[in-house]
Amino acid sequence: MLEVMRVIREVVQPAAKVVRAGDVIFRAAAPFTTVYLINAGAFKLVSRSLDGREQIVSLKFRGDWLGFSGIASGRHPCDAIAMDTGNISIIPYDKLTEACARHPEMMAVIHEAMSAEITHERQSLMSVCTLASLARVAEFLCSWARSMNQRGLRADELTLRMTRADLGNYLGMTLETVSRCLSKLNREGLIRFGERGRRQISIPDLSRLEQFVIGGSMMHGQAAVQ
Amino acid sequence: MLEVMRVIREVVQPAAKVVRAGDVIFRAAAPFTTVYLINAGAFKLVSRSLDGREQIVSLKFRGDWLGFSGIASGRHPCDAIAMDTGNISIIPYDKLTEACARHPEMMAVIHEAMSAEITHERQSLMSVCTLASLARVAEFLCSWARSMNQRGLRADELTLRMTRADLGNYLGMTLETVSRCLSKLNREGLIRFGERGRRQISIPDLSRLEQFVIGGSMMHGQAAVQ
DNA sequence: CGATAGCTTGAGAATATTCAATTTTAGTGG
DNA sequence: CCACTAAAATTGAATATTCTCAAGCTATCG
Repeated sequence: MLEVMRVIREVVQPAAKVVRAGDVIFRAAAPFTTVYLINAGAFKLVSRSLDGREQIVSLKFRGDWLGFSGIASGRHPCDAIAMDTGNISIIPYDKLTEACARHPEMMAVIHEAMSAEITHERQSLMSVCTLASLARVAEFLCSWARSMNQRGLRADELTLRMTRADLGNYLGMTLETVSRCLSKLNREGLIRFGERGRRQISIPDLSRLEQFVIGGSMMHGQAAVQ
Repeated sequence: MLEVMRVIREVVQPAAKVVRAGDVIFRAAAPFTTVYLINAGAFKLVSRSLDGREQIVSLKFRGDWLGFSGIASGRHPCDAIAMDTGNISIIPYDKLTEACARHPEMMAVIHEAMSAEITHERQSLMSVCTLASLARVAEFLCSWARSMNQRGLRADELTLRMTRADLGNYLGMTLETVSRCLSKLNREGLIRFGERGRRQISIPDLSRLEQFVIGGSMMHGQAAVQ
């Protein structure tokens, strides 16, 4: 990942920007011209349906990209909003395509990023479709921890930068259910709340939490495929 | 879309292959070397979690691509299985990247395809997270119809090439719930079952069905984001 | 025409939502 | 720094939705 960021920096020499919680990186329906590489911070992507339903469709962190979903239609299909102070590199898409044409390793980087994004969104779907709420919340925490780990950040002490409502929206359940599930995980000793409020969650034993997801996954019985 | 297929045919001159229902295009964990462009037919992508949960994460049709999700890790993250007789173009990925480097419009095509795939998977998530089962089934039928329309195929007479179990898996509900929902939509006159069995579904009035989705979407009350 | 896989329907059980009350946390201005 | 306010989070009880289990039905394919 650091490798990717180095390549980008060398090849396109992008401008960078500091953002604060609540800042809008782009809005749904806005013309697509630019993609962003996250150097620091946490971001949410929010889609809206025609009839007003809102859905947080993805959470993004250091090393992730913002904006690829706008290529297809020439407009961004969702809002991108900072959940925390952060820093992003600003990369005009035409510059990026030029760079891709000239530098094969650059094209590889971009393709890998988009490919990973496709796979990631599918994993969200899998989680929502196959796990009961408690296991779903548990898996969310596991994947957040793994994600932090992968990026070289603290993984045993998560600071969720979102309300229970946001969390519930992302996970496909109500905020009350999120709250109950977190309380239950706490009672079971699988997580612990930090001193700085109940958005700070520590995971004493990640493998135990992962095991719990597996154990709790046999419900919600959709017949196996084929 | 036809434009895309013409560009591909001209630039990479791919081999094509006929497939039959049940044929496996690639398996999860198999090395990624090749992508496929669908000329005809219907395909499902099936992910499996470590603990054995199975999830149909996407359905693909004429004009869609198969395999991009394997770029990131060098291995396919899911199975791709034909649900019907069909025809696919076989395109070695290294040939494709070469072509992209030489032909800017080719790179544009590929980026648009991946971008569209990202957006599409997010819409699935939105549907599963924000709609009750009845509206979810209704929206699935709407989106199938729109999809067929877009591809120049009959949109008022759908032939689902999947079992209720597959459908339920894809939509995040049990096969019994799918069955009940379809029966209800039929009773309400929003759909009609064809003569050739209950996998054939006709939509007398698509806009009415779309309206129904909107009406049925106010449940499942996750608090709005921000 | 019989066997099998797929589909439908019902009844009871489990899970998640809704509504409401309370507590906690965070933010503001004196 | 502290009271005060508003927002966020927790928890309980009642309700609604969906799942599970079970039985019967309907296609389809040798």
